[in-house]
Amino acid sequence: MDKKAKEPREVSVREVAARAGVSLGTVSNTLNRPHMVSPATRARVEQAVLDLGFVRNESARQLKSGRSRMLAYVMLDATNPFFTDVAQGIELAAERADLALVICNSDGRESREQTHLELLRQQRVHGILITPVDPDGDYLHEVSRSTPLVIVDRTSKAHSFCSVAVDDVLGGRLALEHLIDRGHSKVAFVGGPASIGQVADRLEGARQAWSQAGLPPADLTWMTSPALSVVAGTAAGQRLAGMSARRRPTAAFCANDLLALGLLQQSIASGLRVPDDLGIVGYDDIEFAAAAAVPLTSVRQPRRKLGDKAAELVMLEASELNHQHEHIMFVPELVARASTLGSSYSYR
Amino acid sequence: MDKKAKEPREVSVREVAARAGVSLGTVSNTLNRPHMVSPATRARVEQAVLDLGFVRNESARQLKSGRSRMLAYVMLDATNPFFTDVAQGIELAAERADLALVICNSDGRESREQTHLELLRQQRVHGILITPVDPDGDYLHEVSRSTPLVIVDRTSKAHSFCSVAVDDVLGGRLALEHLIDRGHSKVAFVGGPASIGQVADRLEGARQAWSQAGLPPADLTWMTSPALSVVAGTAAGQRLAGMSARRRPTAAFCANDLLALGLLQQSIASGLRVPDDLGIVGYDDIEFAAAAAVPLTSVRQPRRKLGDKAAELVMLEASELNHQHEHIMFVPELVARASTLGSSYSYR
DNA sequence: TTGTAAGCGTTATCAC
DNA sequence: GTGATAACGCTTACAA
Repeated sequence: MDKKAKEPREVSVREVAARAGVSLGTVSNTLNRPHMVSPATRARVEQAVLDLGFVRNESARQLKSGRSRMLAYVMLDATNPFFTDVAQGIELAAERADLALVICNSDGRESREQTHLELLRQQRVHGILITPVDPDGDYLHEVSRSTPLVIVDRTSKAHSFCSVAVDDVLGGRLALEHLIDRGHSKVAFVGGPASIGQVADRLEGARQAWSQAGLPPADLTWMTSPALSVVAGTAAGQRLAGMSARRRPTAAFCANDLLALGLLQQSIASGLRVPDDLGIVGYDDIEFAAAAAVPLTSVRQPRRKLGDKAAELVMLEASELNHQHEHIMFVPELVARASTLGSSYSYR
Repeated sequence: MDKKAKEPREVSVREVAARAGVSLGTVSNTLNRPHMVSPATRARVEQAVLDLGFVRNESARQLKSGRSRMLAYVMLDATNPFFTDVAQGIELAAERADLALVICNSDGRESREQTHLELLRQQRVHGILITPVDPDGDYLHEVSRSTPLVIVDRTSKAHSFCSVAVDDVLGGRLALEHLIDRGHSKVAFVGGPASIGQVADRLEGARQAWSQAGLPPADLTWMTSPALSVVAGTAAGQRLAGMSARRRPTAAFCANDLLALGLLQQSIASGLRVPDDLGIVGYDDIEFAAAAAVPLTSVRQPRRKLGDKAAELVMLEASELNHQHEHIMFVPELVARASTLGSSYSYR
């Protein structure tokens, strides 16, 4: 019944040639330059291909040609909608260029990231896009020596590759300026770990806005979280709800929307009113932000554009002989919703 | 400054051998069986590798070994949290087996799916996991002849591969039984397109529960949607809100949570109270379901387990000589929240 | 312990 | 228009 299982050996061009009664070269020509083969021969070869279930061996092709037609995106967190949106932007660009995109997930772990990078360069992929755990790790440079590589959603101090990012410091400023506008004078920044560049930059921006408004540094507290996830946000919410009303900040700026959604959920569950008892600003403006219990004010980034531009750059680098690295910086935008404005503005 | 760009040619074992003053075989041994090489020679080779920036050519290795150590998951929709959770389950299993996982996104389009599958089989990947657009397409069988392939989140009528799924008919029943319990006698099923198996099965289950309760078939209406996305849900919400109160169903069962979240958001925006004017049940119980404007009642599926089991099966198939295809069916579970229970139950 | 040589499947370069 | 032959870079017997 089951014809598959372990075939003794895979079908090769050699066998196709034998079956069709032609030589190797003719089979190859039929496959790659069909116009150079007489219709009759071509038909015989094509029939043989079908009969034998021949599948081209990409390894062998690559071995000859040197490079694969594969683009790779190494994601920081596949479950974060922000990154899947970026990936979508990349996909569209890759499709236009007739390259296949494969996605790898580092899941925030440097070891997994390295494993993936190593495999990808060994595969001689056309190019690598990556949102790295650490954009200044030596490893990235090493990889970029052999494979075009573009950093996505980060910039690197060491400029040995292109990068595409959104100005996170500005984003942090926008968030805090908004909160200050709304009259908050005691705010918590929620996010961590500090090693994540996005977190550090957004905090930096927040602090800039804070000091520019002449507010006392001590009133902008930093509540660290172990990760940028919903559960981490929930935990932060518990800590916040546990504070006495006088000690508790009147607003929280979360380093991303997952945190903010968790925080929001937990705050409401703990009986806090949002935004009356606690204003909340998120970051990324993922699709779910607007559908939250209280629609979330958030800092929006041009996600698709980020991916699209990154893909464009990596393909450029792959094709140019003397490539100049570029560093693109997009500008974020604040989207104000009920979680800071109040219920009258609930739905845009 | 920029030492990279187009190197004349990539470094090969041959050059490493020359540099280290040894032969090809010794380099290969150093790389693959270091214990068979004297420490001194090994050191020289390793130094040469570093000096020259040698990167193994995976294509050549695969050409010899026949198969790559790569597992692939072809996703139906990379932006749907359900599938990214499944992917996470797969990743854990792949990591345990020391296989790299790459993810491809078909984005619901059969053409993209085929392109990816074709490339993957040409790459001779270790195995393919796929949530297909159409589990009964001829193409899948074709691929499964040459590469171990497991269907994820679907079963196929044609049993030429393993599959891992959750009983969607049962899930549909659970949802409707719950709504019937809550006293609803006029319900809309929201979902589409009908070609998606998940949609058809969940509707089927809903209808079973409906007729078993002795309710008139006409009171379970089917509101089709062009996709299983938040925006499609929003559109459905508009249609629903546009109905007169007497014509409008008192509850909606959505084919997935994205639809349900969109529907929920739009319903509230249109002034409907949930669940008083409209009860809502979603499907998948994604992380965001509980954090929604009104926490969402949903049918939960064992997502991680789904991925984990699928990966296990595909690796089994790859290693067994005479493989018996298995069809695993997991059981879903209803999680009742405020969107059907009312505000007193708001947070679990 | 190290070196030599054959071969994996494909493509390109030639003669025919 | 077609057929032999030599690479591509690596692994693995087997010989030294």
